[in-house]
Amino acid sequence: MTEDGGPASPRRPRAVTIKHVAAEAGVSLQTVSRVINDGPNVRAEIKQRVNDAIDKLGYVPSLAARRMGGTRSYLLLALNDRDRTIDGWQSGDGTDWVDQMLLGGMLKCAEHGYRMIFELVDTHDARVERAINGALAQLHPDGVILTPPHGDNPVITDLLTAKKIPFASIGSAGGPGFAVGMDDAEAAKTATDHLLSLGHRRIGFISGSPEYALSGARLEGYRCALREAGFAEDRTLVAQGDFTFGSGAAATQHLLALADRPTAIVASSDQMSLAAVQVAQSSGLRLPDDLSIVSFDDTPIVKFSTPALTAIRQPIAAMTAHAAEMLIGAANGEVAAQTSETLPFELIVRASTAAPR
Amino acid sequence: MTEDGGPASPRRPRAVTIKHVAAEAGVSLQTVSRVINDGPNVRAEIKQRVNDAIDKLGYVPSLAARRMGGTRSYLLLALNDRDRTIDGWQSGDGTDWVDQMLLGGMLKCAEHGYRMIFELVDTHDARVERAINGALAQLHPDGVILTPPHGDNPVITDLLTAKKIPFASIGSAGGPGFAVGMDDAEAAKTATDHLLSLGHRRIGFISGSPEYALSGARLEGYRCALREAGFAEDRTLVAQGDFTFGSGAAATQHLLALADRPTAIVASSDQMSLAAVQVAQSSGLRLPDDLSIVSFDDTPIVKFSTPALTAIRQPIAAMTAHAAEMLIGAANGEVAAQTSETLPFELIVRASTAAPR
DNA sequence: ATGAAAGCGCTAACAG
DNA sequence: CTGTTAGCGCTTTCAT
Repeated sequence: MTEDGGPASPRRPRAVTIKHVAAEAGVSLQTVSRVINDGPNVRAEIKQRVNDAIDKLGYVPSLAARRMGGTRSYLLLALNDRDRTIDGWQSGDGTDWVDQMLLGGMLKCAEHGYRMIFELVDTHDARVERAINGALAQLHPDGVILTPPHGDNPVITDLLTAKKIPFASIGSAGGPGFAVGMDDAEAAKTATDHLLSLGHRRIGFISGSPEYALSGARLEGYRCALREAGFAEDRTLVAQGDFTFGSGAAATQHLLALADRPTAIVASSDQMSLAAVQVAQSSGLRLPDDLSIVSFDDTPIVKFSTPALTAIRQPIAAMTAHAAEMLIGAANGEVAAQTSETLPFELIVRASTAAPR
Repeated sequence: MTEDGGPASPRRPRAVTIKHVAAEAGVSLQTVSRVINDGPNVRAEIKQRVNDAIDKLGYVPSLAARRMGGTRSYLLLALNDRDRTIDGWQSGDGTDWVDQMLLGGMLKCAEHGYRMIFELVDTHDARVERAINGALAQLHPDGVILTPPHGDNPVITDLLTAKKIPFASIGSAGGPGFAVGMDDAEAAKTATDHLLSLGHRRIGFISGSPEYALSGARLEGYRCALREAGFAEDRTLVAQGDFTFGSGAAATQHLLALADRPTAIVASSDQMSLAAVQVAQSSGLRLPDDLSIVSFDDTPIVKFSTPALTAIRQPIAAMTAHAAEMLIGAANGEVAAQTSETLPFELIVRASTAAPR
């Protein structure tokens, strides 16, 4: 028999490998591998014996070795916008995008023995391609999850397509790859309808960064609601923002300075809504009596704002879980029944909306 | 020349490997490996040639292959408390612990070509050992980062010690492994001193879960401040909590029901402080005039609370970055100069503290 | 239905 | 200083 200890003992205790399991169960390596991978052609009895050995030894296959031997890595790579994410973390803006992604993505991956790994890349950087290629070469993920605005960036989607790496875009309307999103237009329409039903007639809209496809969809939904309610379009009621607090403040100032100022505002992000609250209050307006606000995203902070904000809740965890599931399915050779999925949003009514005075 | 395409072409384009680089630079595999690993005994000229080839081909070594061949995985595993983390995510409680960890840990890892991977384990589960062993077998991390309360759990620290895997505990006082924390006692003392200097004489304290070593340290700091100010200890002013909102509400009710109720409270977490605010306000107290509150953690929500909370800010990102650096250093064979590091906290004064009426 | 052999991309130990 | 050899733990052929 081969002894374990060589002349110089290894630094760390030798880990349990497939060999040990095979020896314990009295079968070949290959049979153990088949059992692990739920492969065909294994008698139930043998399968049982192998599983017992696995349990007894506490064996867990090494991801690195599986990746080396086989064609899959059991890794999913999630790509987030670098600047926005880091800024959010450093400023403590209370955004929980990343947390919700982890909640949905990590847990779903874990169910399937997968891992989700997280990378920050800068969409604007000329070296996006290099950055992504590097991560791909380093990890060889079986699939990639793209978060806004990466899913709308053709440099990225083309790269992934060329490399034949399955990818899913979250919060994206369609485009190449799987798309998992919510109906942003319908959500904006719902938000606007909520205000209309309260009796508002002058409703302002603060749009998001045009770099995000969903910004256009939300604007469209807002317009649609007004149109259906029989109002002529008033372009002065639409102010351009870019999701940030600062842009929201500027946009709100613009809207409130209008001769016939709006009695309500739909803002495309929580940060912009919070800015709207602050600007309105420091202009002496009382919320929601003088101004109603509907927000987008429903991150934790909006519950603690005064007044707490009515908001459209984006199902980020569910979207990410869905994306992970599709990608893992693709890695298993399953062909997705559809190339896009739209998950339901929710309008959470809180204290920032009321009938106009 | 060896042709690339076999009879059945591979599903994905062949990746650039060390072989290609070696061929391009006209050297052996080993020389390339030496350059990558910054090894000794490579002439500058050759090094240059290899680096040029690497750049030209966009070569990035595969982590899986490096782990297989060598003794390191370039992976750090961060272990967080499962229930607490998931509850926080699902309830949207606005805690950004995980985000701050990622900020500090991921970015530091990236600087060194490392990856930080994230795992949730349940400290209370009898199968903690199995869960951790599984993750270790799957990933073979070069080091493990323990967050509270895992760093205080001997089952976990013993396991890691036995396996000779370097680990660092964050927010932990000492114990085995590296410890990276802040001076919780001093922080609580600072918080209490702040209230004393405003003129408060009856100061309540809401402690954290006793499962966390830092809970005791904070309580001790509070006591120390009062002692040094010449006040006799009044045990009725200390209420037990467990960091959660609910426990904070109960503790506050208890404190406010006292015959000689405190004019100020130090609470050991943001959630408990928020609960204190709510309970106090619904009891008709005005903040900060009737009751001052100092919080612990300074997560994003406390800025949006009304009033915004004065709080001790915990340098989670810095602590995690430090932990990552120590572990990566250990993987490189460096012997740490010290086994623990204490990072500075900060008292952020906001609107929840004022002189008593 | 099972086993044996080859090789993934890299590093470690040893030669030169 | 540089190259050669062996092998990490698994999956993939291919044979039986």
